[in-house]
Amino acid sequence: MSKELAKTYDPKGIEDKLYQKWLDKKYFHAEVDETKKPFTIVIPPPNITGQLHMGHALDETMQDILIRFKRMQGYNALWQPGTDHASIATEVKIIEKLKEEGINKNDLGREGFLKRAWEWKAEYGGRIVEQLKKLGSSCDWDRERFTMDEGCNKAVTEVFCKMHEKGWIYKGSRIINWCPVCNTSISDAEVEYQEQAGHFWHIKYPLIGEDGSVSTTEFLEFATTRPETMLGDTAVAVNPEDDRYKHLIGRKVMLPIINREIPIVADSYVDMEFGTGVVKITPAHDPNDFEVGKRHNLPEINIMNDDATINKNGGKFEGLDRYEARGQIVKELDEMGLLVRIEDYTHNVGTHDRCKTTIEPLIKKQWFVKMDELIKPAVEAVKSGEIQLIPPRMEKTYFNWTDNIRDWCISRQLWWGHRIPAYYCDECGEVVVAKEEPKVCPKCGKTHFTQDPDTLDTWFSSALWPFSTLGWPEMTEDLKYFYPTDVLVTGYDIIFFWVIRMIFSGYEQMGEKPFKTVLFHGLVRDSQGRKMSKSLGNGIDPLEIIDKYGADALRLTLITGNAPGNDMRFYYERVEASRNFANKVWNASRFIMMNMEGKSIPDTQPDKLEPVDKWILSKFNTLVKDATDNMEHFELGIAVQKVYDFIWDEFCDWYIEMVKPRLYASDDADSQTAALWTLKTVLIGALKLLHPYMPFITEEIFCTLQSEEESIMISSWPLYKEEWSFAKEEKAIEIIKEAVRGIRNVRTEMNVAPSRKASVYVVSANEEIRTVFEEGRLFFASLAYASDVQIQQDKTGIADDAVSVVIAEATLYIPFAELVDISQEIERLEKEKKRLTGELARVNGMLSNERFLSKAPESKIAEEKEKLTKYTQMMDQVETRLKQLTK
RNA sequence: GGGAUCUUAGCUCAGCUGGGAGAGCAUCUGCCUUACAAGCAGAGGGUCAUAGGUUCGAGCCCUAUAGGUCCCACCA
Repeated sequence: MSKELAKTYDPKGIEDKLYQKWLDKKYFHAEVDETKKPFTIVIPPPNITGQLHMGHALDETMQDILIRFKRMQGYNALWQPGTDHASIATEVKIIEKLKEEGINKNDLGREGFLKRAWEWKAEYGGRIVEQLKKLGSSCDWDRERFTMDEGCNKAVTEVFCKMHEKGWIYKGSRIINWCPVCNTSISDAEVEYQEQAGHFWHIKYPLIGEDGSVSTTEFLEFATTRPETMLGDTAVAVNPEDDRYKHLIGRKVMLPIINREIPIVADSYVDMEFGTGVVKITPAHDPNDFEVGKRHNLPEINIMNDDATINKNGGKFEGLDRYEARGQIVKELDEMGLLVRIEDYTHNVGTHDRCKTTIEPLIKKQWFVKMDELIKPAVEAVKSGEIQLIPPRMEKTYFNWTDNIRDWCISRQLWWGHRIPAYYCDECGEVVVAKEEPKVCPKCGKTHFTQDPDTLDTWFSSALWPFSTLGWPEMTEDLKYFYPTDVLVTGYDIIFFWVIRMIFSGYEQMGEKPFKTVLFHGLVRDSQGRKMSKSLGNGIDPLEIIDKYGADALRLTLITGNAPGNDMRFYYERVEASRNFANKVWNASRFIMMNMEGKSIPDTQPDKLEPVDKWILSKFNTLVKDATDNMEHFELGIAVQKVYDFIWDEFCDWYIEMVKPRLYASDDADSQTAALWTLKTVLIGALKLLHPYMPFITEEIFCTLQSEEESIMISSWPLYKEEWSFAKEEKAIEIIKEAVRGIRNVRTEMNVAPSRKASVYVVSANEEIRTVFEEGRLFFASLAYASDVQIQQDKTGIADDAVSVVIAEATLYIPFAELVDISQEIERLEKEKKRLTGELARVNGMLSNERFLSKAPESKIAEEKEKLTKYTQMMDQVETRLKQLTK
């Protein structure tokens, strides 16, 4: 049965071998099965341009843990995988690559470009998937999807047409965020504000007198951070309540350089407290000014081309870059004596989150999704708890966004993406939104159409991901069975981009939430707490970690000591600790297998279990309950910590040590059988609990222990067993552990090597305890390094449930209590007395509190009463002992 | 400007609905004890940011203050 196993666990080779086995056996595959309950997770689709990074590793690990856990619990677990076309990110990368080849995007033309893009996808789209597999991800790869595959395309078109018909998708001329480098509009969510040092230019425009002449003495002064936009000014605004300017409302100023007369309008948007209380209005280049312009019917003069150079409306500045124009305009104003002063000023500037270019607000015709109605069920769902966010504080972030939501600009001037299904009649310009190109124009009857050149925001398709991957718009069996999905695991950084949009899309298209729970995780940072980034070069490649320490170690590292939604730092030391744990598990298993060699282990529980066997079974039983409970509540870090502690501390450091004498030195066959059965049973149980976290090593050991053909990943999750609850034995073994600790301390005090054998006398007045020690003589001897163990009744007896242990070194026989210096013992007792005094006060306080007595559960009150008696007894003992010693 | 969050051992962090302060790493001591030195047995180390409050009882709840991180908005 057992093979020659290496002394240290080496994951190399093993992981790939096991993953291939799981694939071959189709363990990851899920089919509709009405006899089982479904449990579904859809993967946050990684970008096809992407390389696996720590963020993915954390995200995938959490999902895999949940899926494996539920699969073992008997659910029909589906983890739906796929990748995202990531329109702008991918397009940028392809353009970069083309540039290296000296090719311009426009030279290729749309068709040619898209051909290259699909080639790119074919080349790199699979890379990230292969990397996910390295982690052990148990995705159903047979169902792998892509946001631009046929089904997803259909879903996108369907939604667009449906929502357009409903009036919730519209084309409008509005001010949008324009990226002059990427040459596309972007949504509000893609704008990233960065603090930048800049200037405040104080400028004045001359007033125009009643007679139409330009005043040389009267001016309106204001400040601006963007003087070049003056080319597009169509008004100057003041607050209607502002006494300083009230009388000027309705009059005009002369826009210098351009020499355009523009009105002074009154608008409450102007803050009287700020600056001079005067604002220049450029409706075409500022979102607020745009609103003001609408209210006052001001003309919108666009002064910029798409690449942020000045257009013909800028007169002589035409062709200049926006910043060049700024310099020249300031210079000219200065020469005209209209520049009052320049002030240093730091302000937040909107930049494109991808390329960090400063956004240019422009008026453009774009497609929008109307949000006011759409968002309502999404708000309601989280408010009512229909969808649960973990941690709950994410709700605040969520509502902060939904409360201030604006219409979603969904058109992008890109080629890589879902093309907008809108067609324009070449003849009359009529717009037809349809799933397919119309044959005849409904307005003029002509037959030639041109499709809208724009594509959709990449998040438009991701928003449909939970149902488009299951077959929507067809009402497939998969969809009926697996939807709504159970958990969405993702980083808090895409709550606006993705989570909210999936929620409202789910309600709108499916009439049902897309998932029940959203489990957020944080960012994985470097050891100094910095974000891992390419520019800093501080990224840690998960694949390297896997190569060096194994996927199991990486997974364990990412899960332990981390609470939902919190960022974590990545330390190599922690991976090493995880690797060491894997080794511990490996060696414990090796020990068990070595001892099982050639012995037959019964399948069912032997009749005769020693107290220590019952103790570990009982401990394991509690662990099953606690860990399962934690996992049900998504407290993965806490759950795995408990499993870790159990295996290392209780199972390895205590149970295995306690069991050794029975295996090595006892001739009691029944006892040996019981020990081996317990070792195997608890080991397998613990491996199962550990499997979701460390799938490879647990499988390897499980298969070595059982048979190659079986798999831990489809075995059943351990259940709490009433018959494995042994309160008495638990207590008894705790006493032995206490005694052993005492002996070890004494030896340390005496500076005697623990490996030196000695005689040990256990003295107790308690019959039950003496029995425990008597039965456990062998393992007690082992732990205490005793050559001889004698159990005796205590004649004086300091306590009924206490034990005094007497050990002997060489010829020296010393009673346990007196090994320690008497003054130290007194000090200890006094400390104990103080503690008990406090405890008694606490318990008495509780038991005399009427509110506690009336509100607390019966069990709690009983427990406290029990404590009261116990503490009172202990107090008596301590006082008696103190009296004895101080005599 | 609005909001969230954090401040717990030397470091990094857990601590679930309030009921005797925890882990990993680091440090110190003693052990190559026949599963494991990637190990074993021990030890030291915390006024749980500060100040109040609620409570019989606060790391946990409330208020204020200080410092850090993040998100949203963006007053030209």
